[in-house]
Amino acid sequence: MQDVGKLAQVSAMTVSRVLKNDPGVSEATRERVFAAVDRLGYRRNQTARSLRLGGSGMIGLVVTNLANPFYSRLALGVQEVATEYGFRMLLSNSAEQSEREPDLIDGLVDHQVEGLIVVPAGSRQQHLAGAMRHVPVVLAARPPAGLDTDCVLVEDFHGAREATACLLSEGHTRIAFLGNPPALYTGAERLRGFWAAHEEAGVEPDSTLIRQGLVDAATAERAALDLLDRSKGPTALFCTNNRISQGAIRALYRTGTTLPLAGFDDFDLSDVLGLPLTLVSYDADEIGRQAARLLVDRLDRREGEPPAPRRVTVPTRVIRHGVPSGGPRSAPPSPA
Amino acid sequence: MQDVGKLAQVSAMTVSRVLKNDPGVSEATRERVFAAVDRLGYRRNQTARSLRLGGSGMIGLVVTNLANPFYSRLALGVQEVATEYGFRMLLSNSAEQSEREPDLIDGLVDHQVEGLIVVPAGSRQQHLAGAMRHVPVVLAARPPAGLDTDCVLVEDFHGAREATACLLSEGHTRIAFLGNPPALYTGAERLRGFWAAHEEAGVEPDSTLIRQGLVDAATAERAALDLLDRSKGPTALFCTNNRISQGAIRALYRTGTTLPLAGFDDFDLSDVLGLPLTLVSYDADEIGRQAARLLVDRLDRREGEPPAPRRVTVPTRVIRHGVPSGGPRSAPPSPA
DNA sequence: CTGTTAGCGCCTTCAT
DNA sequence: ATGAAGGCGCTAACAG
Repeated sequence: MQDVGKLAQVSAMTVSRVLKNDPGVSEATRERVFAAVDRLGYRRNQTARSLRLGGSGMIGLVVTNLANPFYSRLALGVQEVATEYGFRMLLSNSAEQSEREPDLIDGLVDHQVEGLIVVPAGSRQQHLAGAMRHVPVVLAARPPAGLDTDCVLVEDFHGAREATACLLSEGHTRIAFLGNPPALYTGAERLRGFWAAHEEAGVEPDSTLIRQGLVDAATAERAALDLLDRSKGPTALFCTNNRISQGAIRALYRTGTTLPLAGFDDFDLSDVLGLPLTLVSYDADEIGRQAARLLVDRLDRREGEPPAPRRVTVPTRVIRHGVPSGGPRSAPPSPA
Repeated sequence: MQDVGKLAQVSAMTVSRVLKNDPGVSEATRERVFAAVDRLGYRRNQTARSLRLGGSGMIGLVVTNLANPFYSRLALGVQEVATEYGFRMLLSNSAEQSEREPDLIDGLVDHQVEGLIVVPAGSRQQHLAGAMRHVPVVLAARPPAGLDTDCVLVEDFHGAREATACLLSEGHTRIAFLGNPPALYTGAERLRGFWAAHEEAGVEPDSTLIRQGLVDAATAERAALDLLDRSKGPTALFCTNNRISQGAIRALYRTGTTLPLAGFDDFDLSDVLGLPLTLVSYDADEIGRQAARLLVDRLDRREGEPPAPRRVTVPTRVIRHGVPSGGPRSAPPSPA
């Protein structure tokens, strides 16, 4: 800034003022300064500003798996709103390893993020309480456990119940449940919805058809293959997330079986699989946007009484795909 | 730090030393300091450190579309290596709007990132030259245009040629080309590979079957529908990326047609579509990892002669999926 | 082994 | 309309 000032024949202070759009600078000076800035390719040091102004202009986001479109959409939603309010996003991926999460969060706090949005990887959230001593924290996709803070959730229970009810209303009574670990909120909640739909339909779920603790498409595929192999197998499947659905679909494909499948999360090409699918869809971007809004709102009110913990819910809707309406596909054409 | 020092009955300087693992501190003092740190929940201010030490410990990543699994994988690869070398990742999404890119990059430079990895959104790269005055820049997925810097590419030409050759070797002579804008490097390069395969096979490509400028699945779907509707249509399709392949697949599905399809990028569930697919697959994480390595290497050599621009290529391999080997699928079971 | 001094780049405050 | 002084939190360099 000194250098720029020298070139423009003013003090560093005046350069600072120009760059801040401070009104009290003469037009002539202003122009000389901008010219000097351009010529030197000068850029203001945001680190020094942060130190002086006491705010880094960054918020931190911790997701469990960025490779899952769900979380990358969520990240985009966060960024959209963050940008709108002049924040940048520092992103960390916990790779679903809850033991890494505390370090990631500490690191973000060290970098002076002004707030955090976290998709907690595990059920222990004590480290989050530590972070909250420094900055506001908003949880996404999973609720706080023993923590007083905001969160954004999807209608896990409601969505699971509704999708399950679709299968039940078609007469299915042997629906397999393929779920993620019940220690995860979504896992427990979606099972609860599955169960509630059964109760409402007066159908007793067959507990031998319930598989929990599936962590990815591969484990889901194995579980589904096992179920399909049984003498008294399911007539339909319910999957608690996109990866599990994909694993189950792979199992169906490998065994040449067509079974109605209901599941949480829509995914690419779900409409062209030619399978009877009932998917609980929702706007993952919106989870991120809402979380960012809650966070920004808390930041706005840093002085003054912090608002009571809020819980925002993003709605779900059920999408149904059928088998192809037309006749069977034509065979691959002979190239001749 | 003063506060911690007071509680531990030492000066701020000693606290600094303890937190830095400076060897010259007595064990007793060390313990008192840690105790005080814990009690106060103290965290070192990384912003102030950055200012003092002259390095933010952050690198910036700019991608064009985080919602595309290709880029989220790339981001994970970058983060993996960045973390390994003690850097955090500041992420920006240009949403494929090249006019926004300069601002994003300036912002990252302002935040004192020590280096940048960029997937350039457009063909104009002048703003990158500006950024290079401040920090090293590595390009990913697209090469530099009039810029002296490192980049990481996939074997665009080779992959496209190989996949196209597969179709040609099966006797196809009327292969449609569904491509992204030719102004994009990948678009041009993959068309070149498509064309080269034809020349090598002694087949003249039908230029009426070539569609370029497709930007997403929807435009690709329309283009494919149009081609399929022609009296003398293609007997196979070549698509230059995952979104275009998905659009084309949707068109095939809607029209009840089964055509062999070759394309760049593998995608989820490609193996269970029951379509004859020939996909050029590669490790998107690896692009990110390599880019990060090139960047870190440049950072290591900040003093001294900067290395000549390097170009790293990530290999591709062709994956083939067939139609189901078994008989036709069983019909959906009656729930009764 | 520990403390003091000074300054990283910027901006708030006060002076001119 | 512009400049000078001081300090944000930290640490390298230099005492002691």
